Amino acid sequence: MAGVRKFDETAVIDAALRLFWQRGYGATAMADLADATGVQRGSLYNAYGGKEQLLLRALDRYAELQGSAVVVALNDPDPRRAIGGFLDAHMARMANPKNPAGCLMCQIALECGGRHPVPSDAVRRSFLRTEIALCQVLQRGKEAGLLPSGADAPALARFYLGVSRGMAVLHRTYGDLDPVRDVAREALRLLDAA
Amino acid sequence: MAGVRKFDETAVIDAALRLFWQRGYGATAMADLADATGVQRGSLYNAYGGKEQLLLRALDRYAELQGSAVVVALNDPDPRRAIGGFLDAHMARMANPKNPAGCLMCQIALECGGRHPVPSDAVRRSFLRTEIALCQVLQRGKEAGLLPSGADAPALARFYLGVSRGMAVLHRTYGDLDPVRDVAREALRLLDAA
DNA sequence: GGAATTCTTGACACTTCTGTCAAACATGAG
DNA sequence: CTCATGTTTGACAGAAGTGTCAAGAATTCC
Repeated sequence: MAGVRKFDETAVIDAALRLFWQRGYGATAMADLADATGVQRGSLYNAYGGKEQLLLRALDRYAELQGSAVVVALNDPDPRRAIGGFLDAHMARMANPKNPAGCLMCQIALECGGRHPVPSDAVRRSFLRTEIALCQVLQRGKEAGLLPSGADAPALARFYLGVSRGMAVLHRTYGDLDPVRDVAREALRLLDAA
Repeated sequence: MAGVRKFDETAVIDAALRLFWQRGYGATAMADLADATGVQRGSLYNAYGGKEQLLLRALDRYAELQGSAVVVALNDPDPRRAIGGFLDAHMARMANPKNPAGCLMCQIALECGGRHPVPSDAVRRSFLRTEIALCQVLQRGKEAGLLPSGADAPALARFYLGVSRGMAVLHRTYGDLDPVRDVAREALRLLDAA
């Protein structure tokens, strides 16, 4: 094992994450990544294979970074607090001025939808994982009597998934968190009723 | 006024609309448009000036086509039916197999956010128009006693705007209308409560 | 019919991007 | 120390994209 990698692999993935998030997949060139990290283009190809693989790594990293806050929130046994925390986690990400606006997963979902099956599938799986986690929280809440017995847990899970994605679109469009907060607050009221 | 334009301008804009919607702005080349319409690239530059102007025309056309159904729905004096119709109009668009998945406005909002101010502004204005129309409907409903007096019309308007954008993201990601329907149904329940 | 005006066509120049590769280099193992 | 292995570097080839332009074609107006 000689000829040892000189650059910080995490730094490269984080730079890729940031650039893809900011500009999207197509508009991010390997040269941009090389500029941002100081690593030569050839080294990136050697280490990762290509742009698409780099995107996949970035998506994984994103899921890892954002997912942890979401998992913590969804561990709350009270579904209202859990979902509230879920939405808050997304808002906290958007409130952080160091992050690009919106959400990387949505960015890639729309841009790559259809045309790049591999990253599209990765995003779809990520959405599905979130949907399932939300559904479990709601189902648990229902069984604990914290939600009306008529509540449709799978549909509500999709609802909150959709709401969180809508929040990201609004944030990217308006560049402002106020509308996003309104959406979250109203969405949460759905659990108060009844 | 001699040397008359040979091609059908509406057909060109519609092709642009379709291509930008399907592939996004960056991934659609002028050559693709030329191929799709049979009009030479040079003629397109001569007639429209460039790719960005073509995108603006496509956005206008999209707003015109989709907007009419939305306006009809929002004319209903009953806010619940109006909002239901608003969400249905979006679902009808997504259910049409001739249309690409998702929503052109969202596509452009995410892709061009920050990097292309002109189309970004156009999308923002479109979102704002929708927000205002929704707000008026809700306000009217409130005044007519069809909604609880405590209802926050501006926040609800943003909520339904966000929900509709989230639906588009889900549709593009899952390629399926079922989750979208769930989101709409749950979102609408917010007006039933109280 | 002639002239002026506008559109069309194909080619051109330029830029940007991807992916590859050979040669130079560095490092750990033996 | 030397070799084997993997990395870095810079250059290269090729593809694709944008925007421009001069020459040719067509059409309306007079």
